[in-house]
Amino acid sequence: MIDHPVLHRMVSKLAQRATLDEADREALLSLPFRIKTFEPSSYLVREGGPTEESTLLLEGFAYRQKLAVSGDRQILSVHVPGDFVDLEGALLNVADHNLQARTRCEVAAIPRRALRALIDAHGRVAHALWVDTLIDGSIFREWLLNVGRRDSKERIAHLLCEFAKRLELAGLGDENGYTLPMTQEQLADCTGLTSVHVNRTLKALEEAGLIVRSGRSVSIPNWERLRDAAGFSELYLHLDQAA
Amino acid sequence: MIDHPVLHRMVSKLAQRATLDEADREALLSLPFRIKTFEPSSYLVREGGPTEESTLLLEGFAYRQKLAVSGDRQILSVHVPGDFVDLEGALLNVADHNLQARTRCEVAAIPRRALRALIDAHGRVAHALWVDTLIDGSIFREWLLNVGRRDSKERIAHLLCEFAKRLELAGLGDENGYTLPMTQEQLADCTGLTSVHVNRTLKALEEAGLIVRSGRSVSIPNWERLRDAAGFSELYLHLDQAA
DNA sequence: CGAAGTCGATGATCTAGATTAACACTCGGA
DNA sequence: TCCGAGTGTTAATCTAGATCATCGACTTCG
Repeated sequence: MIDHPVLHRMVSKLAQRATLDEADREALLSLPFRIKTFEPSSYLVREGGPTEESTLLLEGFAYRQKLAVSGDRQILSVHVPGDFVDLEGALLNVADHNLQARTRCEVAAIPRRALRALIDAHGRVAHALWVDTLIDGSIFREWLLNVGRRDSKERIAHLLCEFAKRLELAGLGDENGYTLPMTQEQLADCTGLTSVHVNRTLKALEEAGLIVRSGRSVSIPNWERLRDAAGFSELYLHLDQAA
Repeated sequence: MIDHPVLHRMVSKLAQRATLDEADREALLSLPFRIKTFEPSSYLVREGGPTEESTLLLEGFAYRQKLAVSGDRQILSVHVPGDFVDLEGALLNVADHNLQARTRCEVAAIPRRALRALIDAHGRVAHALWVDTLIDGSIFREWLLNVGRRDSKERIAHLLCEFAKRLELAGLGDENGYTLPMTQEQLADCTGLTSVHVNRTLKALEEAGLIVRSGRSVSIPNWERLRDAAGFSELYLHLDQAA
């Protein structure tokens, strides 16, 4: 077993979601896995395909996406190191969406069978993982509101707020700023806009003093102002979710 | 315990999602609950509120929704009799969205504590319920694609296809047609459109021969044509999901 | 080094869908 | 019986964001 720091971060994240005893932690840390590397834009999982493994993202960014028949892409969620991605794969028979690497990704791929055995034997671990998928679901719902009922400035600002919070949790930034893990085209695919309009909207947010950009780094001079412009409330992230 | 037919339908639905033995079924059927009735448009759960109970929808339609700061509403999912709604309530500490009655609803309200005890004691039942929430998640993802990347005709057609499939499962219609459980304004809130545009779009679908309307009944003269116009694939409903 | 690909920026123009405003129909209640 | 609220329908107009096109900065790779 490789002793990667992200593994321990994952275990302590799960321990916040249900009470885990020493045996539970031990079982999690002794899950069999293979380390795999994916190149940028390669597919970790394809829609319609069987799902043999779930993956713990160790390094890099990945996202879930689906394609419309027109070829337009909708990004469904963005994942950061420490995220247990494609947990659905352990329980559902076919993948209903694609999982794609944003950057070069290093992952621990866990066989479906082993994960199922862990779930069956350790009710509290199953509970924690379930809560994890429920929080994912809550984020999908917020994105649905974002895409369905917010205008472009609110949408982009909301996405930037969410990234700030989640990257902070992953130890990759804070409320004052971070480096965007996405191109403008990918931001467009997150928000249902075009890349041209994302470009204009970022410019407008900057001109309004809500963000300062430098390359792909974003800094947030006044968190409250950006939060209010976005209509952002962190409730949906369920950050409180302890046992 | 009241012996409602929907209870049995719910148990057999869950039995498709994980292997349940007699004790599991027994435990499900002997969950304590109170029958409650909600008037149209009343709230079953409010965003930000604590969640004391989960509800099994016995009769009527309900939907989940969130409001933007502008007051615009986004409907997140629509629920039919037999759906276990607000299962999140048993595991998450606060509700991240509203749950609202579309019609007069009769529900079985199950105390959080009892559901937690069931989950802890019956791993297979927990598994089945988990799969249920994962399928909900898959539907949210499809809706995100729908709202983010399909045009209005595709959006409405897709929604009509999903209703056809799900109402059929609930024994309330079939591929040939059904009675819409929603007003045009609510269809608009499902799809991120305005009610005026939904009206025009329904008219356009009818003129294209994809649907025939009479009041709130929709009939589908040719399922394949509507399905193709919507870019609908039932994969995301995970209808196959047996043990 | 030069070629090719990716990404961001920006102007000109277009259009899907929003907005606003009527009006008609239904149905339950006073 | 009439009233009024909630719906559905339709027309006129407006606009947020899409589309199309160009250009420059960077990176990567023969």
